[in-house]
Formats: sequence, structure tokens, C-alpha cells
Amino acid sequence: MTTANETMIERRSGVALWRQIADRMRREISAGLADENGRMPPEVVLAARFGVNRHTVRTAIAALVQEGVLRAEQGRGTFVEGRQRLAYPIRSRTRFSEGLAGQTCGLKAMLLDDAVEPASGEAAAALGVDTGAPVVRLETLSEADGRPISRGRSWFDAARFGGMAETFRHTGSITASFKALGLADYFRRSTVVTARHADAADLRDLRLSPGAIVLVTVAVNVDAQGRPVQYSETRFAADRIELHVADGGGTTAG
Amino acid sequence: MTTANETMIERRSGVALWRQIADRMRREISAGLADENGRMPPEVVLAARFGVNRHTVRTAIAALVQEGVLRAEQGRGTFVEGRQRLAYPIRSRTRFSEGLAGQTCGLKAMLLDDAVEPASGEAAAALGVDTGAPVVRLETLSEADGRPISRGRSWFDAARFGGMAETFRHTGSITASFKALGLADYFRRSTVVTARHADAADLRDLRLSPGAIVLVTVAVNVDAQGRPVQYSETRFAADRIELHVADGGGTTAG
DNA sequence: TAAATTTGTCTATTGTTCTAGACAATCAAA
DNA sequence: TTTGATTGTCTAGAACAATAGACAAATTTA
Repeated sequence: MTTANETMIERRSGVALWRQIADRMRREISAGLADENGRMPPEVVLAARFGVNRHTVRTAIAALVQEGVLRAEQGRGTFVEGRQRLAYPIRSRTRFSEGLAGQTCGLKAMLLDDAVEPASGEAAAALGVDTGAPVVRLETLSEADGRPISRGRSWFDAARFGGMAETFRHTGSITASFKALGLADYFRRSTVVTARHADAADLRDLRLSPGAIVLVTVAVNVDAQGRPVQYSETRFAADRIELHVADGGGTTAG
Repeated sequence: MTTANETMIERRSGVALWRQIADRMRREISAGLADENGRMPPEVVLAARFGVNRHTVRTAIAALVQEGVLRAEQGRGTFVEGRQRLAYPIRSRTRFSEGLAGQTCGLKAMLLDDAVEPASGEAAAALGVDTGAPVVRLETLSEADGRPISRGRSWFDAARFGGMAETFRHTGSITASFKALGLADYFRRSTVVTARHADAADLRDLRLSPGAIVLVTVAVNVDAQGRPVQYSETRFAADRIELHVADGGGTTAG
């Protein structure tokens, strides 16, 4: 028989208790840790529940306040400030903005940087061009309601999509840019999903707090003829998004 | 101008330096931190590179040795012990064992626990049965070469697949069990991928070290008529596996 | 207003993590 | 065998994390 909570807090693990508690609260907030008004249980209650001192809980709360997830009001209580995870669909034809459009209003995509450079081995293989052939690289950042959602790095065959950066700057959308450059439709050929701790670049770009997790997708998009048109690596803030891998569609054929 | 390494070690972040360094080494080992013989740079060099004391590096190495990633030999050096990430395909018809069969030999699936219980709201909705209707729950663990790869929890409609636990115990495979129970073929309808820090249960089941990351997939499988047959949540050790989301196949229809 | 509830601040103590230095033990190569 | 490079062990102190208790400040409720 265990006296344990369902998820125990680990001591001497190299991760401070306040950080474990902060991470766990962040995770459980969407699952109903707060009441219907977004109010959190009082610090004493949380301390008892996690089996730690009130001050430790306070440190965790301070971190989440700093992060914008919680808001503390003296005498009143602590309240949820943040929003839920957005669902990011991964389907054969999903476009970034379409997928999230129904869930949030303030959706914004930015071009941080762009360059034409010789293709690395990986990018060349994915795009089906020779290693060293000129490719366009786009560094993009997307935000929903002022919170960074994802940070992308995409490569395109410069011979075919030389004007990509220029066009993206106007349209703020890959889909629209492809259309402007004569590619009416495109498809997702493959996506590889991994997860890791956020590194310094992620912390900066996605405004995460240390110890946060990023979901990384590496994808190849192809045109109707199956020719690769885009190779991209995208990093998502794992606490703001979940990837929805939908039905391949193969089940309904025939 | 920064004097920083590309990825900085963060102090006062709530994550101990030795753990940050262990995580980073684990991540960078595949990217060529060790030489061609799998030998790591000496402790003093690593300490200088990370800007910490040699003892701190030693703590990180000790954690990775414990984890089976490294092996230290007095007088000789420290060597890479672990293997690469396995690729786990997510396709409409992927079966667990098929997908990994080519990459490793010692593939094993175990039934840890099973029960018949009333369906929770989520499981009921996914399986298309009434809340509280009897469902079979299977707790499974899969290993490759003696290392735990994933920990799964699946639900099945008890009315249709009452003998699931029994059958799985014999066959060691969901696919084979379905076949034995009269379901020749089935398809993956949807998969939701999230990532989070490993909790106490993950640490135990997947033999991870604290601070490790798990990839969580929640999937619904359906039969040829589109009726749900399995609802499952699977937790993967993020440092041992990567999820490969292949083409949905929708592009070739019509 | 008075009482109860809740967050905010302070001090002190203990345990864990990180640094520092010295030296032993093992291995490989000169 | 001797030397140099490398991992293993020990001690001690500084920096950080967690506990404990007391009380102040703000808000809501009776």
C-alpha cells in the first residue's frame, strides 16, 4: 500500500522540488486544478497535497507567475492567467493557419530571417537537389494571442522558389506564398516528431522557462506530382500545443 | 558579442547543473560528442567546455552510466554504451512489432496487468460505448534489446473483445490477439502526440532517470467498418525513440 | 466592524548541490 | 620501468534549496 500521490515529487533528483511542482501545476491546470473561475487552491492546500512546505509551493507559483501562467492577488487567491493547449493538426493537407484558426484569434506569423545558401546534405536529400545547390532558408515565428507558439526553419529549392522570402514577408503565410509562386496545392509527405528539453535558443524564441519541453517536427512537403517543395524543422512549446495526427484517409478508400 | 557556448548551462533555474549537463550530453552524444571509437572527451575537457567543476561533470557522467548510456573505465576514459533512437512509424496500418522489427532483434512485449472495469468518460467516448459499460484494460510494456521502449494502457470493448487479456498473454501482440478474436485488420484513426517530463511511474516503468522526457500518444484504432476497437495511451522514452508520421495516403485517392 | 481567509515578507535552520584542491588507482605508451 | 593521461575517492567550504514558524497586508464574509 502506498501513501503516495498519483504522481510523486522526487527528492535528490537533480530537479528542484519547486520546479517539479511548477511543471506539474502547469500540466494539471488544464485538467481542472483550478475551479470554474480559474481560482487555484490556496497555498496551504497545495503544500499539503504535494507534501512540501508552503514556501516551496510559493516558489513554484512565483515561477508560473513570471511565466504568465498564474496571477496572484494578496488576500484573494491565485488565478489562472494562461490559456489551454492549442491543437495543431498534422494531416496530409493541413496548413498552419487553417488548423489553428478556429481556436484563437490573434494568430500571427513573422519572418525573422532569410538567406540563400548551399544545401546541406540533409536538406538536399529531402528536397531532391544536389548537395550545395542554392536553397532558400526561412526562419519563422508564429504567435497566438501574443504568445509564441512555434519557431520554424524551412528550406526551399531556390531554383523554383527563389522569391519565397519576399512573398512570405507580404503574405505572412507559406500556403499563400506557394500560391503566389504558382504552386496551387501541396501535401505533407512525412513528419518526424521528437521531444527534448528547450535549449537556450528555444528559451529565447518561444519565451519558455528553463526546463520546459519542445516538440520538434521535421517535415517534408511535396507538390501534386510528389516532388519535394519544402523541408522544415519546427519547434513547438510543448505546454502550449498538442499535435493531432489525424486519420491517414487510407481506411475509406475503395 | 557572447562568450557563451551555443547552448548555455543555466544556473538558479531549479534544474541542477549536473542534470542539465547529463541531459545535454545524452542529446549530443548522437551528434558526435564522442570520437569514432565512442570515446568521450576527458572529464577536465568537458568541465572546461561546460564551464563547471570537474566534479559536476562527474555527477552527470555517473547519472548517464547509471542509465546505461555511458561506461567509465579507470585510466582509459569514458565510452558511449547506448544505441541510437529507434524509429517508430505512425501510419494508418502500422503495427508495433512490424515497425521496429527491422531495427532491432530483441523485441519483446509484456502484459503487466489487466482488468475489466467500467468505462471512463473518455474511454467510452473513444470506443463508442456508454460511460460505465464494461471495458478491458491492458497494461503493457515493450522492450528492445532489454531496454524498455514504451509503456501502454489500452481499452477494448469488453462485449466484443472480452478475451483480450488472455489472448495477449499467449501471443504477446495486439495484432495477433485481434486476429485470434476474429478481427483480421484494423486501422489507426487518430493519434494525439504530446510531450512532458517523466513522472514517477514513467521513471519506474521505462527505467528513465529523473528529468527525462516521455512522448505520449493517445490513439484510436478502428476496424474496416470504422467502428472503434481500441483506445490507447502509450508513453515512449523520448531518448530511445522517434515517432515517424508518414504520409496519410490521402494524396493518392480519387 | 470584526473575524476568517489568503497572499506577502522576514528570520533561522537544515540538507543538497557546486566548487576547490589533493592524491590514489588504473591504463597505455615511451 | 617510467611517464603521462585518465578515472576514482576523500575532505572542506560556499551557494542554493527546502523546512519551520511568526506576523504583516489585503480581501471577503459574517
